[in-house]
Amino acid sequence: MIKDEIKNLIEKAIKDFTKELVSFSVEMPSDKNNGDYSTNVALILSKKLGKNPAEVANEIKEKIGENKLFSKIEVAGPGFVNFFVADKVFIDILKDVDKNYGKTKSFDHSKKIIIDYTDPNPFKEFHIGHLMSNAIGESLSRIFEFQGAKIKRVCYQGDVGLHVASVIAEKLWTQKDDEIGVWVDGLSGTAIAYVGGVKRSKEDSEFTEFVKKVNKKIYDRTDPEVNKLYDSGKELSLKHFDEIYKKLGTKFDWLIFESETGPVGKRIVEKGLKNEIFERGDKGSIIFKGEEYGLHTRVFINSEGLPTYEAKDLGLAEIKYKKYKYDKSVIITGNEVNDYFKVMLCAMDKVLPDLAKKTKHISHGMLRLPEGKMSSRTGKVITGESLIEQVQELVKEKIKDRNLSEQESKEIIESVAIGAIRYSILKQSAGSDIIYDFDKSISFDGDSGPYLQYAYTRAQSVLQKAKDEGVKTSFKKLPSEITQLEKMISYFPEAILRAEQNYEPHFIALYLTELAGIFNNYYSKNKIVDVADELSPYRIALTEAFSVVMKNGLWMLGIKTLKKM
RNA sequence: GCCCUCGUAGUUCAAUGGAUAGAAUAGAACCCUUCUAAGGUUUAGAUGUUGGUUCGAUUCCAACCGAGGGCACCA
Repeated sequence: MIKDEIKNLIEKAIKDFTKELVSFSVEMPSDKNNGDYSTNVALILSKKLGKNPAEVANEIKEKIGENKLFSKIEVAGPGFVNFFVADKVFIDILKDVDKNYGKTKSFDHSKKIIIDYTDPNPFKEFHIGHLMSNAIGESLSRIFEFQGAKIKRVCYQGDVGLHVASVIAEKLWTQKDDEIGVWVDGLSGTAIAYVGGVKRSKEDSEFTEFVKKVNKKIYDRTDPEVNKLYDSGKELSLKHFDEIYKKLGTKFDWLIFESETGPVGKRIVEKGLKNEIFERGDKGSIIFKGEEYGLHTRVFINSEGLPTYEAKDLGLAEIKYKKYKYDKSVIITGNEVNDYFKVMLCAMDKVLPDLAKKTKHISHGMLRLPEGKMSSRTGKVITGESLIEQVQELVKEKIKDRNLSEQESKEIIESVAIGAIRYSILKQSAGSDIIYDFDKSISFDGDSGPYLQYAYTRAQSVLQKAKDEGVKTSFKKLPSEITQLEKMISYFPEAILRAEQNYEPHFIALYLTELAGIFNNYYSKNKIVDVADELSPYRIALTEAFSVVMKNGLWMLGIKTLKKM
């Protein structure tokens, strides 16, 4: 990367000024009049030396001297050193663009990473919040994968616990004789029972007691009717989830269930109790006193002797490590569990210290509707599938007059719809909430997934034309001056690195949107394929490089590219 | 009450302590006899309030105002 080279040059240059380590930045100024790269090193250094910043900047400029990397170096503003990179440098990068372009060589990423995301619960709906988790998790997986890490994808699902118990209890409570033990409405039956069960627990304490009993039966599997409802309901859910994953293009290596993590977690907590990491709470529960670490107390084993979510998460860490000796474990969840996670990780640090150090919790905001919070407990949800379907309908409407084969249409509808949804999630930083506005998320103008896909498709169309007309790529004849497009292509590795280091796919989305805009501008100003123009081979090469970058970038966002749209 | 997040154009989002705070949408005006107009060009508009640290603050600190989330047997 050019940035690293500049950083090295500066570090060498300032050795004569100070022996101390100076932390300075090299950045890309938004205003290109301030160079391609700029450093604030003189501003930082001048304070230590007690000198005028501009003077220091000039001395650094002299020290760096002539270098074929730059066309010029300038001192500007309060003491910035601005680097104008020579055109040749960008063209050399362009020449080297291949399918691995963007991979950071220095990065130690032959790492083993296990990443846990999506995590829908059987018996409940797959709602748009899961879509959000999936978009972020899948993208992070691919970013790491692209850098060379060995990734295992895990989907952790709550197949036991009170939420499941209330579904089964509600069904048992309300079912008619002719439907004993069967889910008459399929998957929606379980989701309806969930809503009903939650409502009933609030109103009827007798029912709440019944839910607890059912919960215990689910764990110990002593009741055949409960078992039957449970097994068939879980199977329905999993089959349904599988169809969604297929649409989304996610393939999990392992599905892990709370029914597996529960017993393991319970054992870990009981051992921790002996070692006085955990203690007894009210009514025989086992708790972790977070207050000693500035956190709050949480129950790990409840008074029924059953493991809670907390204990299960400890078990999950151990099970994952048994399956895969990971260097890093990434867990994606909603941010409403942030405080909970701090306590759980604190407890993990005491009972499973090695694993706790390898665990990274990434949380995303909520997907909220303009009119209020979405909750599966009240039934006010938009399911993942219904959203996908609605967006697909809009794409269908848009392409209905085009001359496309059935296969082409199907591919376009699916890819564009998923791309639009994924992009609307990944275009902003993961931590904050997304106000989900239907009309805007399905608009395909401007800052959107289809905008990126369209730019790629245009490039493909150009490349096809070049092929048809027999114009080949070449760097023999170069333009007198390069454009923003060449420069933007050279920034791709930096965008990936930033996304990866911050666990933030939106840096890639941001980059690609800017890149697509620059390409669209280039496209409108230049005729790329022109047999009569001696610059045409270069323009085609540039278009090809753009294509590769856009394709790889979109892949990292989990968005498919199309030849036609 | 305590803890955590967050307040940026009308709206939805950007901005690794840096230079004139960027986009997109909605508005106004243009551009299809050049490779897909799902496109391009031009134009107007914003850092909640009050202090502090700094050569420099949207960014760090404090207080206040406002929004969301969490705080013992749900996940």
